[in-house]
Amino acid sequence: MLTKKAYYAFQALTHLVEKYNDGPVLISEIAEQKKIPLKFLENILLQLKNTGVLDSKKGKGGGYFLKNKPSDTRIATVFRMIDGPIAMLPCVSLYFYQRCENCNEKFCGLHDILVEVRDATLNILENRTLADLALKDKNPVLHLKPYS
Amino acid sequence: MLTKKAYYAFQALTHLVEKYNDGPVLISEIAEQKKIPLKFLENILLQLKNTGVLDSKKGKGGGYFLKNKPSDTRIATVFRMIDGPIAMLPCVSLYFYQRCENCNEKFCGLHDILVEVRDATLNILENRTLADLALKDKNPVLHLKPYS
DNA sequence: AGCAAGTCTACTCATTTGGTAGGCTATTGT
DNA sequence: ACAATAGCCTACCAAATGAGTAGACTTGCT
Repeated sequence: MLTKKAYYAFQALTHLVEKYNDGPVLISEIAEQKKIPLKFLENILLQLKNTGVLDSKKGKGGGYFLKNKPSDTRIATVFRMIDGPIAMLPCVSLYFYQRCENCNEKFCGLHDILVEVRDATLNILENRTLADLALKDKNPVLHLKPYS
Repeated sequence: MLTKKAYYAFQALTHLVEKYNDGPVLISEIAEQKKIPLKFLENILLQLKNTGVLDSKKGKGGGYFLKNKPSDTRIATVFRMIDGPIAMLPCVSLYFYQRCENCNEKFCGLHDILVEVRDATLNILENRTLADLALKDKNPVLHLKPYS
């Protein structure tokens, strides 16, 4: 499960993608729009800045904005920054690998299964970007008369 | 990430798969073999019994054993029993669904992405069973002479 | 100068995780 | 019958994590 922090991060990023090219956006605006506790959001945005996803401007007219084009930041990257490993066990993680103490990977059926899960997951998360978060009409309204 | 509880559960199940047909296995044997704290393992096995994966026998000659054939219990099932939802957000969970409060699924890019992840993950976890946990030689030794 | 932003440090509180302790109950061998 | 065996059950506990909050500080703009 995603933490709330990561969930908020993605919501905030969604907002920033939608406002991309509109200049810096206030923390307070995002907090209000997305109903995220302001001070908590501060932490999150700061963390996203420190890891290179966002940039900010202080003073009047300041705020947060995406450092790069939306399509240049992978979902997987944000994920790892906020929640850490994507894999289900350290012994199958690419970025946070740690050897199992009690089991030999060579003979561990669970390891195999979780590697498959990891690869399937990464195949998605590494190939989607912030651009994919933005609002899009998935159910185009078909301007039909209601029956009867 | 899996909890330790789930990890222990899978280790214990692996042992029980390997001893399938050998009759009941003592908790203490599993605990020792897999280096799992005994009392913690008790809880775990009991939970697996109460949810229908394992069965047990008391008294001398007793112990735990698989209730069904290894190939009849899906990995996904065990997963859900111990750690709960497999999906990354409640709003994309099949078994633990809960609506998002702040976002409209119809217009949420994140939702789409996480549905994909869920499907890819389940495709694996629902199609692997306890039988896949068991020890198998993945790197067959090629009886070659060491060079020189 | 003075205001408007973000930045930083440090707390707090609730929940979950990862256990432990100890007695109770059912089964079985003698 | 009864002791030994082995799982069952209730309760507790400590550390870590998650989810925030408070408040002072810095920087940039006008």
